[in-house]
Amino acid sequence: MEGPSLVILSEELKSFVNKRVLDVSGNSKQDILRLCGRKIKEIKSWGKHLLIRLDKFSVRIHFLMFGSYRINEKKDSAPRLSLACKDGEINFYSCSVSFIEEDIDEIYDWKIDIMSDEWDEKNIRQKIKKGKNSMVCDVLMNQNIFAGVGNIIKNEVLFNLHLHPETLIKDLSSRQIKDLVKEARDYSFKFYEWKKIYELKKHWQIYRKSKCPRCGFPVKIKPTGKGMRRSFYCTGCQVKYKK
DNA sequence: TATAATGTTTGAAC
DNA sequence: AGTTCAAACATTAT
Repeated sequence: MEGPSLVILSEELKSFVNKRVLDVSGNSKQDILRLCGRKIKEIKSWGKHLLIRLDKFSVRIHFLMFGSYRINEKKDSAPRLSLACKDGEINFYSCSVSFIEEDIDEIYDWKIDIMSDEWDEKNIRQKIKKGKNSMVCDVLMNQNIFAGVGNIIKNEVLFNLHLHPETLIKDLSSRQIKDLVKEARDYSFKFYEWKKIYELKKHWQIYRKSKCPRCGFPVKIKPTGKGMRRSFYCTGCQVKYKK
């Protein structure tokens, strides 16, 4: 689940804010019973984290690759964490649950969350320029730079910029780095809009495609970078730049 | 049915 | 001591 999906989830959970947790269950190994009786003060996301701030501490949910949730519904499988409030319940499945004792505003840097109002392009450009020998595919997936960007966004952004995923940062011009930061942000908001109307897959141009929509060349699939996450790229129009 | 995939943490090995 | 990397975790559509 990528950043924009977490923003959608936080919005779907708005009605739980200012509600008290009346019942807790789930197969999480954490001490989830401490949630019982606590009041939900705020629900927001940072990157791929869902953050539920309560009156005494916060809960962090990470969906990793397979996590899912249901609001006022249940799946057949056992929830990792289930929270019941007065007028509804939230069920989280196969996700990572952890507690945060500190004030989340102290430990999360909102300026690097791709969906945040505090997103700071200049700051991101500076961070990117520190890793001259990194590949652009790794930089986009780096949660300490582009918190919330996942493999779909990575592939689509690189396609839109005509960039080969293995291009090194030192081979990009300042202009290209500026465009990279801008496009990652812009595409994430398109992702958000499309996902809300269930049209996400419809707009994929390169991710899981076999033929380039721009030039008709075959799409190459290759695990790239240190992360070795799958890159889908056009063998014709996504070039490895040399400054 | 086997495979692959919107991801990260952990801890062993070097 | 710092880096690297495989393993673990876990689900479901194709």
